[in-house]
Amino acid sequence: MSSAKDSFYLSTPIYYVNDAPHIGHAYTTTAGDVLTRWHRQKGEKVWFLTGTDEHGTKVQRTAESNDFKPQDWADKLVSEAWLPVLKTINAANDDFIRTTSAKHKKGVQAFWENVKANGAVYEGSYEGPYCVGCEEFKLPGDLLKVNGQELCPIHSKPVEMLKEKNWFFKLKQYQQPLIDHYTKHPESIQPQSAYNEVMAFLKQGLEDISMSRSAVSWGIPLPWDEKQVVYVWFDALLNYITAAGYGAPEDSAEGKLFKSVWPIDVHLVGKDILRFHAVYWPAMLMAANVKLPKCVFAHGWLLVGGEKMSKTKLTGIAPSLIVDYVGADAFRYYFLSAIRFGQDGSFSWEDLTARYTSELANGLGNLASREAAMIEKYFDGIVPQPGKLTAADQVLVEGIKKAAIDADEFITKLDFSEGINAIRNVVDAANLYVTEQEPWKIAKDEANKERLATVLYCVAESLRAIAVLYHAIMPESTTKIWNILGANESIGDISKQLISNAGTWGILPAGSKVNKGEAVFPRLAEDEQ
RNA sequence: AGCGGAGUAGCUCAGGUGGCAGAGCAAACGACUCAUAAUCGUUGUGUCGCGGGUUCGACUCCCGCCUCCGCUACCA
Repeated sequence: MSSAKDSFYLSTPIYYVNDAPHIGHAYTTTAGDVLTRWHRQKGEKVWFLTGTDEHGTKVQRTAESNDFKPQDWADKLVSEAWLPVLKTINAANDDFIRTTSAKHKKGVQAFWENVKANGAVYEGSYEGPYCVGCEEFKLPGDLLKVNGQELCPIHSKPVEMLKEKNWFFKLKQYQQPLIDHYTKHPESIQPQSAYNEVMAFLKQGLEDISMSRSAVSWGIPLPWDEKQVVYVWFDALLNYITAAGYGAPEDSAEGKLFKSVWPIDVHLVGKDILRFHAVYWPAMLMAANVKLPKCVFAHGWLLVGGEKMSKTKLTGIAPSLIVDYVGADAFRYYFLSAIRFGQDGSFSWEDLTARYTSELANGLGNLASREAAMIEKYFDGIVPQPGKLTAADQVLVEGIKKAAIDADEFITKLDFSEGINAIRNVVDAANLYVTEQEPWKIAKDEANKERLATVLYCVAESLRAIAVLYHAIMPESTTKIWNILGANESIGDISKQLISNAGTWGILPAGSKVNKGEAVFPRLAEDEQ
């Protein structure tokens, strides 16, 4: 009888292992990482899941053409391509699910057995154009039409109509329940445009869909018909519950995990896979009597030169290319601040460089630098005891308080760019404050020591708040700022600092030992890119 | 074709319910010197996709058109 769900659960899609990781994948994972780190700093229990989708004909085929067994090929791709990406962008996921793992396979089989027992699966046959060369069914729309003949676009050979015995999922019967559910919970598909698309799709009517394949061998066999494997999507989507312990005994560790995290709070998806997550997935869950996800959030695409990234046009950029240039923190900062989450956005090296230089190096980095230099110069590196606050100081204090509230409001609803904007306002306000208060002038008269102390303390407190608020976005750089302030010794680990206290004035104690150290955001080399 | 989104300063983008066009960056000039040649201030620029209409007044509403993109299921 342990209590129900008590944590924040977020997933990224599981990435198709055969793809080459590009910044689009990293973008989704970064957003998930920032949001989950934020929730951890709100003091919540968090479960952040990502992973890889490893079944299907394509994987099998490329494995064979590289002289690998499918499993070995998948292992190689996971360890050489996908896990390294997480390191590259500094993602702190709690688990990494692979659809070839024993846990997942077992969960998938249990799930479908359950759905079948509930009467939502039946035997039928699927008929469609089939290419012998590809060994797979084609979509009517993909075929080339030449002289009245329909050709496979890859092999340019005629396709034949083929009938295959399949097991079908009764998708159709969930049409109305889904419409009802989304009508009652409009917040569960975001942004609004995504919600509209899904509703339009649902209202046009659903048909039952085959959930197994007989021509594919690299997959999870149906428990009741070993000759068929589960259709990849109906295998892959289940990762969200198999990873969390679906099907395990209630009193086991896994069972308890499932109870504490499900239903999931946010499925982050690219808008290209929205339908699978907002239609098929909840229908499957309904069929298995599992609660539905609270929210599916579809973000936009990254455009390069105005076009969607693609491998054929060589616009698919490896995350490491950018991280090697500006670092993981700036990567995270850039993509979440420069692009409105939920909309398409353009990436360019010029924009990246410009924002890094102006907002991070000149803005935040230099603020930390000038403050540290002055505390070292005027107070021997010890954060001084402030005196009475003036009106100008109060403006800063209030600004920070408001920024903390605003940032939390925006980031909690996945509006990262506005959230970051709120925090950046504090950086700008602090830089302005320093320039206006002119502590270097105050320092010329020993009689004004207390005012000097107050000004420098105010800036130190601003930096403390900025570091706490930016920590989810830039974990490494904010830790550096934390160390510059000597805050680790005086108030403890930065990741333990609560968002709810970020805007509270006076947390950094006088007496903290400041050490300037190296630049937090060094200037970029000019010859690159 | 139907539905949905987008077309606003050099660049990236904001602009519920109509009222003198905005921000950031870039550029120019000035101030300052604690700082990563940094920071702060000042300054300009726009036929707000095109053509009509409603209105005292439209970027904002209506009609038509052009361009780009997405969705319109068993592709991952």
